[in-house]
Amino acid sequence: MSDVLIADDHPLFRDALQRAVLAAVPDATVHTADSVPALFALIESLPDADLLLMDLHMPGARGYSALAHIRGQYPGLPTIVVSGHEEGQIARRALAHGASAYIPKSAAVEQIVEAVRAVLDGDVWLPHQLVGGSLELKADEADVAARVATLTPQQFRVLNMIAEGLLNKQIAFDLGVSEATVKAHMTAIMRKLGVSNRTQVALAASHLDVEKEAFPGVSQEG
Amino acid sequence: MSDVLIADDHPLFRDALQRAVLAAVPDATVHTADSVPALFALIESLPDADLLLMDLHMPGARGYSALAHIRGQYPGLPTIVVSGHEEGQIARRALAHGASAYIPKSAAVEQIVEAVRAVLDGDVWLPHQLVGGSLELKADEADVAARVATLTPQQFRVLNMIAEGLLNKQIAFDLGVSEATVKAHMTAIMRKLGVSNRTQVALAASHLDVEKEAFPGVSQEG
DNA sequence: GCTGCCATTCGCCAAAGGTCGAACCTCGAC
DNA sequence: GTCGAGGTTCGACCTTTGGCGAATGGCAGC
Repeated sequence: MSDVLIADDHPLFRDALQRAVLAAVPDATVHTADSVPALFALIESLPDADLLLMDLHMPGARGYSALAHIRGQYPGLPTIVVSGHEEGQIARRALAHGASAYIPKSAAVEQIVEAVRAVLDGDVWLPHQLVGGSLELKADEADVAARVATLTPQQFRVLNMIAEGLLNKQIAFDLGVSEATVKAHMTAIMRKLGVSNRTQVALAASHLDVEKEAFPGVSQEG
Repeated sequence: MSDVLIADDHPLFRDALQRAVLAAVPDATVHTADSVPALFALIESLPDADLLLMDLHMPGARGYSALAHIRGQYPGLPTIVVSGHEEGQIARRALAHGASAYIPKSAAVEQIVEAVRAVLDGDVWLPHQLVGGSLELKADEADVAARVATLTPQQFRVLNMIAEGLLNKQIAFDLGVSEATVKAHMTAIMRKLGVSNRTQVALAASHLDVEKEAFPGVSQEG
């Protein structure tokens, strides 16, 4: 029996992925999450899961940071990245960040089945139309990814909230801890990333984004 | 007689561009700058210049922010963007940000001559191999660019230093003003960009980068 | 059980960031 | 010339941030 984790914030697509996984592995047990925090809770409750399919764009983390972190914390968990982007560049970056396969959301069920079986057999899989090209990351990006992988789960949550431009006070409220605690995590994050202030943390995190989002979520009447 | 401005931080390439411009317009007066601050000083001293050729990657501003700002401050100055990138995506983004032409650094002198003459005639020019594709920017990016265009010169300098992760104290020293002044500029920048803290300013600025640089310049021994 | 390690938590204090009000200057409009 | 708008500058004051030391609790190894 196989435990398969699916993380996507789009319910319809989550169901479609689930059906595709069951078509590939009829006796699989599928667990789903709709956000990065939920995904991490899921992984912790099922540390011996056999496969993870995750979207690159979910509440709680944009881009490759969640992937980098998972690869660092759970190197034994094969991961298939699912994304709405068709570009081969993004697919190859996902593989360079440690994913075992990349599936564009336009893929047919047969392709997903093929990918799931390949990864469960220990192979790496790419859709035919995206094969080819270099697998190398810029030294910069690989460096950031390696450092993000060393963050603890709580530090990682804080990192993503910093990357949304939130204040320590807001982060503390969301996490249900005191502001002092968030500051302690900040200090640890800055040490691990090798930078010296919050702005540089945010910039480093932004380098792992797939695409740049214009404005951080600000709920004010400017 | 035509005044032509050339901004590039690579001396050899700056000279090559100068020769190409003179080949295209023999009676042109060429003025050069090797950084964004020098370029702005140049523009201010020659407000009626006829043409600007600028690199996208220079000390003082990475990416499209300098272009966006110049287009906002001096809409009458035709601008040719020069860059080491070959991707059509970057060329089209440059045009979408208001450039009149895009020249990859691999271009032949004849192509540069052709581009310069076309732009001086009021045309838009792209190398043949890059023609085609969409000219639209993501709404996000266009929004940030429009806001950056409203910044005053000094505010723009401060913005770029924030995007490098510098402290107010360091910015104040570099600009030769007091820390209080930098803070006042910060307040104005945040208002114009519609955000509420320094981290969000840095993130907004990073969306105008051509490529993401991993770590801000930190001079510390971690 | 005991020990050491580390993630998480927190209070306190110093440093950096951000707002407000105001002065000075330039430049274009009247 | 006079006026007003806006860019640049600054000091005073409050808020946010970041470092340090320390307590707690889980967990692996002895």
